Amino acid sequence: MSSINLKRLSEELGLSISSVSKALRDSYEISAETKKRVMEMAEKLNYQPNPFASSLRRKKSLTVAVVIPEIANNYFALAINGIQTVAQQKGYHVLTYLTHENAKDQESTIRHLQGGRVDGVLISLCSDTSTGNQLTELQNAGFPVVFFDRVPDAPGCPTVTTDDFDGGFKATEQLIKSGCKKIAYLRVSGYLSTTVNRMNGYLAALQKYGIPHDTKMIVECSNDDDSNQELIKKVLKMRGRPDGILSSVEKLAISTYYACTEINLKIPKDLKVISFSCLRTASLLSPSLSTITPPAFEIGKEAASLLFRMIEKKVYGNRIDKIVLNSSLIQRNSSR
Amino acid sequence: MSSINLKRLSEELGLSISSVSKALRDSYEISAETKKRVMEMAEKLNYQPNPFASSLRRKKSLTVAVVIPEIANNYFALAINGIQTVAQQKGYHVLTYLTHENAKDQESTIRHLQGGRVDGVLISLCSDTSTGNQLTELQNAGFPVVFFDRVPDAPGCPTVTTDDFDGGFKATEQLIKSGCKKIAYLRVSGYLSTTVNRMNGYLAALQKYGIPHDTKMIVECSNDDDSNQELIKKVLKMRGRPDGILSSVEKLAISTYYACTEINLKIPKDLKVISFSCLRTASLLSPSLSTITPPAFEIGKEAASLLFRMIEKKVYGNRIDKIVLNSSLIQRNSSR
DNA sequence: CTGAAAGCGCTTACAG
DNA sequence: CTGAAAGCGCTTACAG
Repeated sequence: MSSINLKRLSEELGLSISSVSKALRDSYEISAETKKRVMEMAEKLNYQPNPFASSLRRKKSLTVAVVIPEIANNYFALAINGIQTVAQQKGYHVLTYLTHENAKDQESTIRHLQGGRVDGVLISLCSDTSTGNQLTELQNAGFPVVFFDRVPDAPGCPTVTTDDFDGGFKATEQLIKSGCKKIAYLRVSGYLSTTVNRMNGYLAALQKYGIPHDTKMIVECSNDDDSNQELIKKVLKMRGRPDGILSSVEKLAISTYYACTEINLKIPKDLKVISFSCLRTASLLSPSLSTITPPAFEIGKEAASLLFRMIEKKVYGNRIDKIVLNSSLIQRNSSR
Repeated sequence: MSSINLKRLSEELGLSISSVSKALRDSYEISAETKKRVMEMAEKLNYQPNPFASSLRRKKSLTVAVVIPEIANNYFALAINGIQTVAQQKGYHVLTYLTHENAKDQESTIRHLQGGRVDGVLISLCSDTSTGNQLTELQNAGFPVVFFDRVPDAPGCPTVTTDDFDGGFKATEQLIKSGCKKIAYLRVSGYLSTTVNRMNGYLAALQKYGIPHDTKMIVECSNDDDSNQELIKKVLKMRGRPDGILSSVEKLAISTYYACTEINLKIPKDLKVISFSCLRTASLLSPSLSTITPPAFEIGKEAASLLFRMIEKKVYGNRIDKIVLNSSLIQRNSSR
């Protein structure tokens, strides 16, 4: 790399290393003229400070970590986009880690991050995260952690989420108003508050409209697309099959579409579908897919902004922020 | 974070710092018994080495950078997935930078990376990158850089790409065989070899089938979805409008779908469409979209593997790898 | 097999 | 306003 360091720069300028360092950091201790000379020489030699030396000395890395279950998913891609936008503008670097919905991977990632590589962590938990994980340790040590989307159900955690209960409620209500009597809820495993809230919204809507709760209508899916598709097919073929499906995540809606093609059920005639989803092509699908769409980009931005406030200690005292953004329900043909 | 350092660990063990350090690195100089004691204590105290001290001393960061134009795009999301998979397995960290298709952003990102923050760079260039950019400096300094997907047209660059000429050729041929006489090519700005090769494949197919080349059929698009959609509408409304469209990137195909909806053209009856794309929902669209699909995940994996070979100096001499993977042409209803 | 010492490239309290 | 010196937490050539 550019092997220009402060030593070399100071020799070139006939100044001490300390003066050069201070000049570059625009210290009040240095004269304007010297600063100018130093800046010009640094520019000329294309001086790039060694980030490790600086981080070691100052005990800050100007880096944050983003830990997410997967990336080939429009929600997370958009959220990262929002995070990066804020981070780059703040001069921070972003390390990304994928847990592949695997609690073991998530654990080892978090352990690694304890080494001080980053100044803060943005995390969306994998769905089967057990409560009381080692993140609590981190947080107790005063380390800035912000949860987004998939968050734990604990009062002490700063979170950025959407109105999941509301989304589940309104989506279910929409299906009921379109005539559905038996609505299957496709859920993911685990008990993160996101998962629980969406399902509670669903249950509340059923109750409001006097539809009896049927446990067969709650379908617990896995991480494997193929087996999910088989599972959904099975559900759609059983006696007393659902006439409506609320999918808690995008990929299960896609599996539902494929399942319907295979067993020749027509959406929305035979089955109405609505899904939590950030799919860009929702309105181009056949039929167009009704969605509850979280503002993923904004969630990323909010989460990053909150994290930086915490890192910069602009969040005083024991204040815990719980930011909730609104998602929008967009009715399209799949649920008419 | 965990403020356990070597000093603390060595005090706890009654050993010198150097011995503890060597034990942790499994040095041959240390007895098996001591290693065991050290490991156990490190585990017990949850010792995490300071990555900055280590990187400063060893002059390697165990980190690579991925620089891409955008992330909310299934191709890049899948490629990152492949990169992460290889990197995590190698124990490397991945810094992500988005250039937002902006040459200025790209330039400043690259300059930052010269500070030695990373051991290597994986980059997919923004479309209007001018040739002869400062990456050449980096490479000349022996710094490992691998280009993927959007690569420069220079012999000295290690690249991982797909058979773009072939893809453009076959896609065009497919449209011709489906009866198209006037085929519009939706291109992006700039002259990266990816862009040029795809278009050359298109031109070669026209020539083979004796279709005269019409410059009005080459439509140069921008980065703005809305203005692209307007542009495509205009092209589809002109006298002697195209009866087939080959889109060089996914988002232009989506804009084409929207444009057709607005001006009431039916795909494939009035217009046949085929696109380079990694869209998961291609087969669920209305109509299902014919695609030339690059193996994005594998491209990411290959690119990362190549980079690690270069970092670990397993690529000897002046060897420059140019890896080309095959994309698959999948005909669906939009081009029948 | 173990340890003392130098040094990676910065930053910063302190002296002048 | 400038500079000498200590130190961040590691690693490693060297001595014993």
